[in-house]
Amino acid sequence: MLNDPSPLDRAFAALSDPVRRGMLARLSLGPASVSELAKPLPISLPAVMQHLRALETSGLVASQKKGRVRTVRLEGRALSEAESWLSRRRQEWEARLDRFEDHLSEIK
Amino acid sequence: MLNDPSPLDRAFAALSDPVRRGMLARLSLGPASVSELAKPLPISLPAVMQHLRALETSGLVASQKKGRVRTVRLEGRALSEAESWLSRRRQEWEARLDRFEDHLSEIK
DNA sequence: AGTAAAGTTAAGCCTTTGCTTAACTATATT
DNA sequence: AATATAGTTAAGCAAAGGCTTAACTTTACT
Repeated sequence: MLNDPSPLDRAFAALSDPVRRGMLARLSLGPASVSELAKPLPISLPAVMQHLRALETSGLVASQKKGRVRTVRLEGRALSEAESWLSRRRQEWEARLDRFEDHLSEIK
Repeated sequence: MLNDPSPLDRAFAALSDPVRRGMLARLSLGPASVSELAKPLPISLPAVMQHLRALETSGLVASQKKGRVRTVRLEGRALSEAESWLSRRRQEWEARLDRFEDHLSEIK
């Protein structure tokens, strides 16, 4: 990922870490503070911050600070875009399989 | 990713690279040889091999060698599993939004 | 005012990733 | 048999990733 990764690059990279996927799973149930996200994790707070930054620069998550607590929420948009990429590839792949089966039945 | 990444970890990691996503896009249209995959890419063959290995150990792709040409094909299964993970998260997220809107209309 | 709570930043360390070139193996072609 | 084709392995390097501890800032509580 040498030169300026695209949003999709970042989103999939963010998704590749189980800690971050865990955070997303938590956030899919509703917003949470940084410490709420950190609580179940066996890593230091600064490590959590870094994961959070990965999620945020990928667009999968957004946050705002009020007083001393930062509230993080899931961003459905980026999630959908990653999903769509996969969905398109799967659809092309299935379409090709269908054509292949048609071909088989023709020569039968 | 210190300890033995899960298949899902590997799949998303594989998807995070635009070169590999390009290969998958090509393969979604049908199988291809290593050199066919390499042709449009501005990188060396060994580099392509490494990308291929990332795709293969993630389960997104499988290959077999016949004579001197290795034919690579997409594996729909791994693709679907990544897609499903995202889909579940999006569904939970949407369900929560719906409950939230219901709540709003109740107090109105 | 003094202390606790919630984040944040910086520095350093080790591993993993993505790439290269060079050298090599195994099939096809002529 | 000689040469070309298709892929593979190995070594090495620079950058990115994931973690830590230490030090600091900004609110909130007593």
